[in-house]
Amino acid sequence: MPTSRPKNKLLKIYKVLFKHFGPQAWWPAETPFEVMVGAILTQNTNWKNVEKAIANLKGAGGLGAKGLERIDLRKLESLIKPSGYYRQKAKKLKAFVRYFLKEYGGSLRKMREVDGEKLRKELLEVHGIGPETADSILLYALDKPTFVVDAYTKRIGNRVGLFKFSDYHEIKEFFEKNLSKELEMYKEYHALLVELGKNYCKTKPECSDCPIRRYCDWVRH
DNA sequence: ACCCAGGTGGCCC
DNA sequence: GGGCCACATGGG
Repeated sequence: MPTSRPKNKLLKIYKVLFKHFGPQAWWPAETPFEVMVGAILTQNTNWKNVEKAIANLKGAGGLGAKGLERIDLRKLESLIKPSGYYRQKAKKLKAFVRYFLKEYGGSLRKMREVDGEKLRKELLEVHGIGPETADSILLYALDKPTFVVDAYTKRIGNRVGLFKFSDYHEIKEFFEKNLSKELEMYKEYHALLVELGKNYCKTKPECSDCPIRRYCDWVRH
């Protein structure tokens, strides 16, 4: 049965990565709200830069829904400058906070009560929230089991030979169809793929010591 | 002096 | 519906 192969391979790769890198305990943040803010700030941006922006926000006492709603746009821009695209992202943060306060009164608990599919549609309506940011928020801030796809996931999946497509939802469905729907495993898997991408499966790959070398079609040509 | 990083929205055809 | 492009800082 060729259809059972991806399942075994996906689970095997997960186990090998987990053994190699250990538990990742993602998302690095103090609160779920901070996760949501970080998810917007990290769009196409190095996490180190995001940490600086978040530190600035905390220093200004601006890392709360009410605080971000009130803060002057220009002031917000200057605080998040290190994270890049700072004018765009300031607008996006404002749009998200407006939604969060309007729909849920800034209550994470209320938001968590809502069905994941409904939330996903809502989030995608918010300016600046695309599929990856929506899924990151759902998975890491709201504990909704949805698989997060990012640039690393695409690159690794294609290189390893798991799939040939590059469409976000196709890849997302590939993982969800071939894995059991377990919240903690989804969190770890995405984090582990990022770790693999950062350390081995980069744009300039370093395959010689890659932990999943034996499962990679690409490295074997 | 390049290239890259935990994407998204707006155009154009 | 797919293919470009702007968006921007900081580190290698």
